[in-house]
Amino acid sequence: AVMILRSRFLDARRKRRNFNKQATEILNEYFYSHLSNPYPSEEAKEELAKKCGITVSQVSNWFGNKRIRYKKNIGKFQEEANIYAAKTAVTATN
Amino acid sequence: ENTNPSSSGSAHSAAKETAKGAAPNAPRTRKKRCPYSKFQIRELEREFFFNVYINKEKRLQLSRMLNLTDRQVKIWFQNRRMKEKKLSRDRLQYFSGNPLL
DNA sequence: GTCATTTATCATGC
DNA sequence: GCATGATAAATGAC
Repeated sequence: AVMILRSRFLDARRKRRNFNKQATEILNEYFYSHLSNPYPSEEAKEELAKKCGITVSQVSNWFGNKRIRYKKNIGKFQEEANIYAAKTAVTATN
Repeated sequence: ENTNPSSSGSAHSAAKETAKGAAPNAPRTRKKRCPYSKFQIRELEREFFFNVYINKEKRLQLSRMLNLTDRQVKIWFQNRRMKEKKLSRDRLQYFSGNPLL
């Protein structure tokens, strides 16, 4: 029985499931508000993980993927960047 | 299943490029990531099972057998140890969250 | 040596 | 058909 669950766990490692919209919002909010240095500290990762309901490793994966895919095609993320830039600008001025 | 880019002849000479001698300008081109074959992975995993840390002699022997550089084998073991550590963390988190087992 | 990371690749969701 | 999350090679800081 243990072996079955063990193998199931190992096989399920790469089973991908999209994050919910709220988690993505939180991650994007942090990313675009720290666009000059989108490298959250270990403490920040833990806090993000807690707020998003995911693991720290998943937070690291998300930022790794986001950084390279943003750098590779900034134009594609321009609209998204403007949205979150405006969103954080409001909170900053208030 | 896999045709290794560094297959023919000695793999050690091909990937070294801008190491020494000529080549005044060094573009420092990052080596393209090439996934290893099933056979290479099997042999690496077999050795990893015996020794998580591999010594120089076995590393040279294994690199020749698998047509990889010593550096590639060394780095593979480093990454493999990191993977093992992550798997342990995930297992711990997984089973701690499930009182059933 | 570890370890965060970059990059390409893989596997899945939709 | 790409978007997206996870993993596999490769680099570099320390």
